[in-house]
Amino acid sequence: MPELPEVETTRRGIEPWLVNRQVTAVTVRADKLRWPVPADLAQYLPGQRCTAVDRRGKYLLLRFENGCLLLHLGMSGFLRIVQGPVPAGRHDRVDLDFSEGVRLRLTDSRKFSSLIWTTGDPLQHPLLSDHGLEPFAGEFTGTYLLEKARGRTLAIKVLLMDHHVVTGIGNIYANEALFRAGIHPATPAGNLTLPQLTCLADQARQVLTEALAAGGTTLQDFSNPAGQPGHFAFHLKVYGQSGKPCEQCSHPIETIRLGGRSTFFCPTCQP
DNA sequence: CTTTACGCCTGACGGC
DNA sequence: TGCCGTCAGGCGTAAA
Repeated sequence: MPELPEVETTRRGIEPWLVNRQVTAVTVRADKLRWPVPADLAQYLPGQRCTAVDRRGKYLLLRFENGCLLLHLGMSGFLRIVQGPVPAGRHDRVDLDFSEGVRLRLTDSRKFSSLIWTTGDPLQHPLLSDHGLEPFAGEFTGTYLLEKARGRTLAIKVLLMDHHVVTGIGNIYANEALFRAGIHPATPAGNLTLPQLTCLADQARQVLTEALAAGGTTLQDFSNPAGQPGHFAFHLKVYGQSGKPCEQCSHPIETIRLGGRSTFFCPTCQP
C-alpha cells in the first residue's frame, strides 16, 4: 500500500515529466473511484500547464495554472509515465496526456484512489487542512508526541497512524517504527515517557528514510514501469511476519488487531 | 470531544 | 478443478 515513502517516490518520479508541460487530453475510464471522478476534468484541464508536483501526507498535489488536482492512491493505486501507444489495461483508470507525448497513467485495481479538483489554496482544502506534521518536519519530536499523547488512552500505534497528529504513516511503517523503538503497539499513548516518544519519533523518521531510499532505487526510471512502487526492496521486520522468529530474539512475531488494523509485534522486544 | 464501526472494491486465499 | 465465503486495507463519514 502506498504510504509516505511510496508516494514521495512517485512524486519524485513524475515531477520532472510533468512540470512545465501542458495538458493536452484527459481520459477517464472509471466513473467512480473512491468518489465520482470529476466529470468536467476534460473540460478545464486541457491547455493548462503543470507548475509543480507537491505532496502532503499521502496526497499528491498536481498544481496547474488555474487549480490543483489532489490525488490519493488509496491502497492499490499507482502512477506511471507512459510514452507512445501503450494500450490501456483493465485497471488503468485515468490518463492525463501532456505535451510532447507524455502520459500520466493512474492504475488502481481496487478503485480506492481519489481525484479531487480544487481551486484556491489546496492546503486549505478540507481533506488537507486538518493534517498534522510531516514526519520529516523538524517539529516532529518526542516532545510533540508527548503533547499529543497527553491524557490519551488509545493505543500508541493508532495515534501514530492518525493523520491529525502526523501524516503519511500507514500500517506498515507504524508497525516497523514501534518494533524499532521497542514499544508495544497497544501501549496507551498517554503512558509513554518522553524518552520513549523521542525514540519513536526518531525511529519513525529512520524507517521512512530507509524505505524512501529503497523506493528511490526501485523507481529510478519512472517511464519504464518495471515494478510496482515500493516496498519490495525494503526489508520488513514485523509487518506480515506472523509466526516467524523475531530477528532480534527468535520469539515468534504475534498479530493482534488495533483500530481495526492488523498489528504485528514481538512480545519480548516490545514489552 | 473521543472512540468505534462501516463502506467502498477487488484480488488472494482457504475450505469444500 | 471450481465455486464461494472471508479478508485486507486507507480513510472519510456516521454513529455511539
